[in-house]
Amino acid sequence: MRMKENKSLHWKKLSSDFYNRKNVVAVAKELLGKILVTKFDGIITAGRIIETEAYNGVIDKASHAFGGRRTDRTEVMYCSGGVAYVYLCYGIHHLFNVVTNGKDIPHAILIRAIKPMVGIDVMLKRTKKKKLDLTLTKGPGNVAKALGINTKHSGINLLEDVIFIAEDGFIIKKKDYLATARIGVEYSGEDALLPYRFIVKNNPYVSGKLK
DNA sequence: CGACCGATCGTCT
DNA sequence: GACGATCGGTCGA
Repeated sequence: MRMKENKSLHWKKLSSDFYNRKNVVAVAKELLGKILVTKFDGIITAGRIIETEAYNGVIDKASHAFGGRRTDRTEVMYCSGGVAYVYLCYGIHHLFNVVTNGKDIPHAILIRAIKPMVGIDVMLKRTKKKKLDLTLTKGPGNVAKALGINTKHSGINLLEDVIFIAEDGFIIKKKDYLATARIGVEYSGEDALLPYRFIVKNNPYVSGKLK
């Protein structure tokens, strides 16, 4: 009798070395194609990362840590890489970021879209949606909602088993993604133009207009 | 299809 | 007291 395949057996959690690298832009590119996973009370939901944005710390006007700003909210950005930074946007949406680089260097990467892989039924329940469509995990607010992530998870260690990122051998090649300006950061002057958003080409989960 | 707008509240000034 | 690293609905062309 054939065992049902468990694809998650092939997943390998990313290590602290991945997160602690100095170039947040490079890490943002490499997160494309990786798998973002949450496991709450044994319930797994996961999806492949399709869109990211790099926030380059104290010199980036679009970053919450611009100018070395330290507040209760942004404190976790100053942790050593490999923790979650989650904050509330517009009073409604919880946005999930990956903190990178070393301690006291507040780099972060916003996960803006994933392609659902595991636990779609649970994601539908969390988002109160009736059927799977592109809006389930398109856009950063939707990603966090579908995966059950909220501001209480800010500061959680991504090397543990509650929220983590894994690789499964799937590779996004250089020709398969594009860099663009970031979304919703017009207030940050010339830094709004930096090509720090990375999207997988021709992937319908990339945020923006629906087709 | 695009432009606009309301929701909703923690955070910072 | 003002304002978001957003979303989804509505309205008009």
